[in-house]
Amino acid sequence: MRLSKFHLATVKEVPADAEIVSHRLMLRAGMIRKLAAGLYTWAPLGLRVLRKVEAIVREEMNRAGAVELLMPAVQPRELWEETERWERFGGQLLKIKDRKDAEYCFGPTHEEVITDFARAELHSYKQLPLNFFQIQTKFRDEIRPRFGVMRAREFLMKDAYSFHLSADCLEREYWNMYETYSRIFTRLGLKFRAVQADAGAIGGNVTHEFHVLADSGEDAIAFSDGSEYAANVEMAEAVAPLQERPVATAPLERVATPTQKTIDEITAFLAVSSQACVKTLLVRGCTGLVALCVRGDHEINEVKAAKLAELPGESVLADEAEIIKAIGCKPGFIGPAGLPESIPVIVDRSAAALADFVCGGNADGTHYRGANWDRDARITRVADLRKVVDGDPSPDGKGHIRLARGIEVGHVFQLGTKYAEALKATVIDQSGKNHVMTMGCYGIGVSRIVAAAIEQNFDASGIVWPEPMAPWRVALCVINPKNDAAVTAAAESLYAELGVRGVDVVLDDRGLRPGGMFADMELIGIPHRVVISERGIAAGTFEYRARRDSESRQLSRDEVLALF
RNA sequence: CGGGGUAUAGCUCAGCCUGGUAGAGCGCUAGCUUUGGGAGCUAGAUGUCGAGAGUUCGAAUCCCUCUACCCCGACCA
Repeated sequence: MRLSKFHLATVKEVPADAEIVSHRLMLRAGMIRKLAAGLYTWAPLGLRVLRKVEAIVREEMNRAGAVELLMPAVQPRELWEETERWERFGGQLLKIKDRKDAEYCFGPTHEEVITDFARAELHSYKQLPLNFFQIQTKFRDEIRPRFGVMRAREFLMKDAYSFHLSADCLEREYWNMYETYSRIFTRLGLKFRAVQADAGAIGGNVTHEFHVLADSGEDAIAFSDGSEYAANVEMAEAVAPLQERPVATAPLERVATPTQKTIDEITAFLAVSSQACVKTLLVRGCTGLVALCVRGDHEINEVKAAKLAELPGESVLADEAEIIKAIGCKPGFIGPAGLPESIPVIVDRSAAALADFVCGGNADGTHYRGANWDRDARITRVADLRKVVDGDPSPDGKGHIRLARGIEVGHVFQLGTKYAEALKATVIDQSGKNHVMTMGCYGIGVSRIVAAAIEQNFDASGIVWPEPMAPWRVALCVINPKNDAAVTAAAESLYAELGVRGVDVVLDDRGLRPGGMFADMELIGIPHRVVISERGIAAGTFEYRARRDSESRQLSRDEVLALF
């Protein structure tokens, strides 16, 4: 490609509200332009990168045995009613009408369509297993689109859906996809982690998210420094402390804490550590309030709490009025000692291992010190309730938990029979009976990967692409071509030779001054730069510099060619 | 949906408080000079000041309504 025939549109300024690095750099490099909230045009430069990611994803999906197809982006309401998701999917579902007032949605995902396809196409167990995939534009009407293409409303996704006769077969394909995803992100040159994730309302046994590690990531992930264990923080198990609970030594003592409500205030006022306190929260249970206790230095994990049998599937804090009515004190003074019998007390493992602890006195302005389980406070049940913290022992017993931030770029999921059942997608099995197919689904956020890669690979000058997704691998910068025909000739010759060798090369023949040219090539992150100049030609050399290098080298033509 | 903010040249923004007829930088056009880290000089072109309705002799500026966009939060199979 000759840059003079391309539309490279770098800019110096960027709107003040473009906050994260990838968004700013994508705008500055001229990769994307915003059309409306959460809607972006992929300019030629951005599209080159997007296509490279897409190609690698496609290649690896094909290699893994998946079969590509392409489904409509627009889907009829009736299909979504069969799975009852027309209403349930919520506001993210963009609903549209055609000229006859028939209703459709712009597909946020394609379980319905693929299952409809499968029920029409697949009749015999002999056709299974099968994994269909597509790379296609999705639309989710996010409440708050932000961060450019990182969380856009319209985005490019690779989604795959597999069909099986048995859960065992699904499990095999699941791990096949897991391996495939690992290969994809490795090939893309990204630092990533596969983490155990929350299966959510769908159920299913195992689900993994693939996260690109970046400080700006929206998700928190926990991983072990001593093993392969990694999980979304929502899911990461907080194991019980190794030590048994010490025996009670202190008497229960009520102390006045007139205005001290928070753990910070209590620890300062009573000169105790937060690890020696028990924090009690009241949530709305299935039948009245439920008390959840964690250690003072820990926080409740709401996802874990929501799964408790005593809770209705979500954890909602009781409000002040409810608390006063039930216990007679304000939040801030609640404790497990002396709670009404009707309130179950569910205690986190770490909190349950405390003795002689400080907790709320269940009366305004008082706390207890020297409180002990069993003797002073009832434990209905011990459970894993808290968020893991950095340094916790790893749940697999090897190493310690470290926390990192990640950007979710992939998700593999064992769906089971939910959709196949709702849509009656069956095949005839070996015994001649109808058999509901078991499904898996596997998503990759193709457009999000582009932004995530930048979050992980940039410097003060701009983007530093991993080679496999760079818009071009090599840039040839021609300096003052008008002054010396030999410079142009050398550049053209090198450009032609690299082209013949199949190197993805771009010739910057725009005639810019050197500063502008270098700044552009660095901003758009081209991994390799070769400068062709009058003084180089005189010396018989080309100047080579990798994007990550701090200095350049003088190379002969052959040496340059040997690099690629 | 709750709270906060913004909308002015192609882009990024100032001007608004305190009403008097439109600005800067970048970009763009032309010319001259310059040519290894986003050049300099000269000359130019460019605006329904988001929309509508008010107050006023006069509105980018004040009031009201609407729309779009952004930030924080809640939400995120």
